[in-house]
Amino acid sequence: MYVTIPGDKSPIAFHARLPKAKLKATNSIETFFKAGAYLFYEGDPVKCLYEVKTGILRQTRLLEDGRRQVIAFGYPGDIIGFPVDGLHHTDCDVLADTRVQRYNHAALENSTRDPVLHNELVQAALREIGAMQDHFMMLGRKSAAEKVASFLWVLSERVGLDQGQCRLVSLPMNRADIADFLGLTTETVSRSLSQLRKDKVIAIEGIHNVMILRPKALRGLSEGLDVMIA
Amino acid sequence: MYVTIPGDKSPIAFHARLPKAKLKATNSIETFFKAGAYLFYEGDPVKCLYEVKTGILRQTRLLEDGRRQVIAFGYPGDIIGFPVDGLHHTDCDVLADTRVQRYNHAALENSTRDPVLHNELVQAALREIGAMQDHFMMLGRKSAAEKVASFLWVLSERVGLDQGQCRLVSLPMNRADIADFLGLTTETVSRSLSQLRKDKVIAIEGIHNVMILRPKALRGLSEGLDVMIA
DNA sequence: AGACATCCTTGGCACGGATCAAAACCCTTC
DNA sequence: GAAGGGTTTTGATCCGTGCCAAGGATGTCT
Repeated sequence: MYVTIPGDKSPIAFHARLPKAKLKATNSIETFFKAGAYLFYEGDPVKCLYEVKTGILRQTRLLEDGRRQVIAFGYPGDIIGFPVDGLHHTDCDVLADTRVQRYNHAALENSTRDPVLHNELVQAALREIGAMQDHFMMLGRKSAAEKVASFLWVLSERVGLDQGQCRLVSLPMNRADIADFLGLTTETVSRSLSQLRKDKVIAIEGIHNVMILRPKALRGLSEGLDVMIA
Repeated sequence: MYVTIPGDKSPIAFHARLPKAKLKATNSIETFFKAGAYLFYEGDPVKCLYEVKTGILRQTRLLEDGRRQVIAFGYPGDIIGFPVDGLHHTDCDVLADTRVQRYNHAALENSTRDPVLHNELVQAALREIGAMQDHFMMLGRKSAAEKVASFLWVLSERVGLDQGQCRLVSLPMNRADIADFLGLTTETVSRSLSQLRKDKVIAIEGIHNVMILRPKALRGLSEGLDVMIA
């Protein structure tokens, strides 16, 4: 899951997702991972791709000096583990107990075995590229407040639960994860959330749950329209 | 071309490139574009992919309020124009007169016509994903000085000309392009370059040419090792 | 060659977000 | 239920980068 730009031209584009039409189970196995487990590390040879069924994954890259970037969160529907020259290019571990469908990487590299699955995986990779391009804009050009608002907005659209006019969003990752995803510090993430709470745009219900009180205002803030908090 | 992280684990990975082995010319046409011309706009249906042969392209995305992100520069060897749901997802115009090889998009979407070309394009898309993941780290976690140093370093490795111990790099794009690529302002780019000049790491020879005087120092600065300027 | 527009550089200042520090809160374990 | 460690929040301060403005350099057109 990346943070993308709302708008007509570029509708909320999620992390590379497969269509709901079920794929043949050929070459695929369902597997469970407990929170904290690692699916793969940077540099590992890619043996399979993973479609998240339930739960949440986290993909990260590290700099030698300790700086970290959370590349993406893997939500249900996301495809994780595209190879770069046959190798994994990020670490990937489990934030919340996860069930994944595994697809043999050969389905991506080799189009003859299962052309339908191959095509779906290629399309997923292309959508991934598009979503990442949007995320560039977010990392490079948005303020801290816009980043946090965008993050909540995308999550609420994707996995929020309807509560009448409001939407409930679960944040299973900790503040440091959000910060490393958005290119901020934990303090700034915390302050941005507090500000949204003071402006009555959200209510924070325990650390890991946020109620979106005014979705339109949140969406406006995600695009820099500070007017929306009025 | 993206700015990637140097290091053993992740060697300089360029924008999605095709291997040097020549592809069949099936479905492909070579075309010329003059500086300033547009190859496509965001939202256009994708008719073909472009492999840059000579020259330089620029891919951009715009926010409604005018903020701009340069997604990537297209240098020789790069593949540009991957479709997202069949549509272009960025604008693309020409910075310096460019010759491109066009590949029918069907070669990417349909694996049966020309399996070899199809496979090369898929691999290029996967390398693109990897390079973009590195670029995330750069946008989200590096300082202005590190960004500019990283940018020069990648360019010098990719298209720099050997001059004994030094390397000459051409910067055909203007400062605003560099700024929008790195998530900075033109002033900050200019100041960072001036600082590198004062530290005798580079020499600026006209606006569009930079001589890398101390490549190792530049590489160190790109990773945040300020010690290297000594 | 001269005039003009555009781009680049530099300076001064302001502000957003990082950093450092401490208090409040949460969760686990005994 | 109390103790402890980790996480989150809040506060104070600092610094890097953005913003505004002016001057200089570069390129283009007549």
